[in-house]
Amino acid sequence: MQREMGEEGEKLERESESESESEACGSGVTVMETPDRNRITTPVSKFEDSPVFNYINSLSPIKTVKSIRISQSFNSFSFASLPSVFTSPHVSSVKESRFLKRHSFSDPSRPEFSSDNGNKVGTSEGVIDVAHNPDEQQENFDPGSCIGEASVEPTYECSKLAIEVSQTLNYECGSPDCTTTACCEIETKCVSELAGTSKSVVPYVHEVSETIFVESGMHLEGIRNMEQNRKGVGCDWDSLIFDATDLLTFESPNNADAFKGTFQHPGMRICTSLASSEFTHYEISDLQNTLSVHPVGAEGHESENPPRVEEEGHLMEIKATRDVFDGTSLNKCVDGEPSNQIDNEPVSNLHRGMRKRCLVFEMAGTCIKHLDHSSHSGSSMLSQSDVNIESIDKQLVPIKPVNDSSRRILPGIGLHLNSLAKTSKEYNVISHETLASGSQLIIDPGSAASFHSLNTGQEPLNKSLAVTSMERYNGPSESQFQGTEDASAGSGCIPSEDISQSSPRKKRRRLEDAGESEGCKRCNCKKSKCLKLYCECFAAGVYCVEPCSCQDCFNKPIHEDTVLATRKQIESRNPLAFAPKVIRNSDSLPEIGDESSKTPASARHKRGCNCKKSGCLKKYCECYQGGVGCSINCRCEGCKNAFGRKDGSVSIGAEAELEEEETETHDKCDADESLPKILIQNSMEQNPDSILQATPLRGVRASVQLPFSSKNKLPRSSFLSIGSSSGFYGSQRVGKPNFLQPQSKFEKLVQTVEEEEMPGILQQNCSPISGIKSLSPNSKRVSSPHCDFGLSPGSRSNRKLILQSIPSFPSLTSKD
DNA sequence: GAGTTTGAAACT
DNA sequence: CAGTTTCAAACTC
Repeated sequence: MQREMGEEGEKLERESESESESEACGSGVTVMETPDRNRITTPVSKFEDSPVFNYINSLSPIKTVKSIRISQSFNSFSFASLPSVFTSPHVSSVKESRFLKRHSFSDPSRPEFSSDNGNKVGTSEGVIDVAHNPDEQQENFDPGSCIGEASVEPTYECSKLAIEVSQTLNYECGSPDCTTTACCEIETKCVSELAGTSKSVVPYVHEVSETIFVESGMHLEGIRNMEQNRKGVGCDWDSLIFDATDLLTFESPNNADAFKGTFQHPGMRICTSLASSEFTHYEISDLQNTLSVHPVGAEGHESENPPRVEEEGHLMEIKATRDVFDGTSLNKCVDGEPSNQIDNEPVSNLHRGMRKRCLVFEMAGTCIKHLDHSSHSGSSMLSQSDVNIESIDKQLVPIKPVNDSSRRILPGIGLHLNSLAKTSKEYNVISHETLASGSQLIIDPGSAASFHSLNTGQEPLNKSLAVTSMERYNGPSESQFQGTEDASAGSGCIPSEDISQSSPRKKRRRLEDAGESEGCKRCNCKKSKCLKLYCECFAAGVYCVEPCSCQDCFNKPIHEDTVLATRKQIESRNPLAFAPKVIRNSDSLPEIGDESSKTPASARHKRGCNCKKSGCLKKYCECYQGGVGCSINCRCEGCKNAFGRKDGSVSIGAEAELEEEETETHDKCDADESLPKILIQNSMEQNPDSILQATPLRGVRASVQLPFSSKNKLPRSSFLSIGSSSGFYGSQRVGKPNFLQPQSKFEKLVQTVEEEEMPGILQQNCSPISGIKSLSPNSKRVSSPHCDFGLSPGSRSNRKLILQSIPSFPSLTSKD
């Protein structure tokens, strides 16, 4: 299946390329008529039954081909098996390349539109090339400039995505209406806000924000344009849509869930998950397309050109859609708020939309903060909150611009990761809000991952980091999720540097968080200088941060070289030293099917524990701490691990008991956060070479509510399936051992053990490749992180928090 | 917050 | 590889 997906992806890529080329040569409308496009559309029928599809249909009286297309694209990627992307480097790479290609093609098309809207286009271009061609920005009206700044500034690594966004913006700007001052202002404002948000957030978030922005901008524009001029957009909306599609492409299948939820609520289209946002983006784009896109000549003369005959269908669609817009339906859809509020407040809407997006991304970290502010404030407060956010963001903005991409990563990443590591408290707040709003906290790892996949190089790392932050999201309050130490470790805490810069308010907050939240990993090393695995921060691949109480700490960006060298040394001694300790294989992706899907999901400590006195019932036990059961690899004595005993006795008879025990434990833990967390470290350690190198931020832990607890219950673990993210250090993993081999070796064994322990349901849901452990109990066990591939992707069903694969686990040696 | 326990990491 | 030491987190009071 994966292979199929990969092929499909390639195929689509090719198609998109052709389309892009077509677009470049002619009007966007023309493109739609290309056979390729039709081809793409065809598969949609399969998904007509999907909630999304239905919802889309309900939005517009007319079932448009486009909507179908949307469904198609969404379904094809989301439902099908995005996970494959994560599991398979190949796929990801393909997608990535595709994404890039898309851009490359898209860009050329712009000039067409620029003819009349030179400035606008230039603006867009400026956005894209801001760094490179300042000239391009020229007199571009503010919006463009702002956009450019917003996009570019934070983007050390998301340039591509930024480009994408820029393109989208470009399209917006391309519309005559955009020229309107009001529109520009609004956009600018929006951009600024987003920019601020982006800054504070990891690239990943940034990306999201941008997407949102685009979306919002489109939305806004659409609304305004509706009244002012229906005709007018000379942009290649088709292209835009495609871009959106691309974004969707990267989304994980998990998104499907999010979407379902989202779309099932008429008012909440945009709000929910990241994935949703993207989807929304697409959808909106589509709507826009329907609304305002008129066939335009290649020259890009837009407004006055009457629709072509063949475009009648479109025109009709536009009308219908327009009604929707007029009725504020769109707004409703976007904001999920009553129309009355929205109607007269495009800006507010925009903000709201963004706000919700933030909510969606709350996990992403910084956004949460923003949400924090904005959420409370409500629409009326938006402006204020915006200001706050902006300022905050700026303060948080860590990163120092770096020339050398590889180089900058380290510090930058560290900072990001750290900053991401918001305290669980904040997350909680946000989460509640989000939940309240009706959206589910569905972190789609896939989305994240998908996003990440788009980027190359360091970006993955950042993404992973972002994911981590998201993971952190799990606050104690969230029964479902629990922050994991590892996660926190992985993400690290807000760097002191950042803190120092932040406003008093922020600082205060952070300090509080630091003290209270488990989210941030804080070490207390006194002698190790935080350069040994004793140090949790170091072990997690993150820099120590202010909250740490370490002494003589060398695990800081300023000692990057030392850190890297040390890490390298340690790795030379034990290549898996920084690999996730717990390998979780969770969700299976039936469709994706690899053999792995056959095996039950499970997680195990890669080396096993060696407990003598704790009975594996305390956090001294790494297995217990990681929320996983002991396994054959463990040399523990008197194992009583609630998550699974060494002898596997947990399976049946003990199961009930265990369940009970676990329940208590969990409850307790939930309450006091003491509960062990599952380290979901995934896959990251895959092939170093693979683009998607997994980075195991070992820190990702899921709540302990393990699958074992109940057969009938949806395994919580599924929620937890969080792809591990990589550590801060090093974006790329080089020279990582190949875990695959070990995996195959032990796979059966592991399966057996896990199966015994896992309830049937879990087994089904879990991904096969379970943590693989070395056979010899005595020897150091090395599990193949690789196994985690199957990890979250599948998380379809009720999984709430799913972090997907994040590029490989951080290796300090990456530079090498 | 200090002291103890514990087991991983590091060392021999 | 086994034994010992070092270390810092987890735990207890």
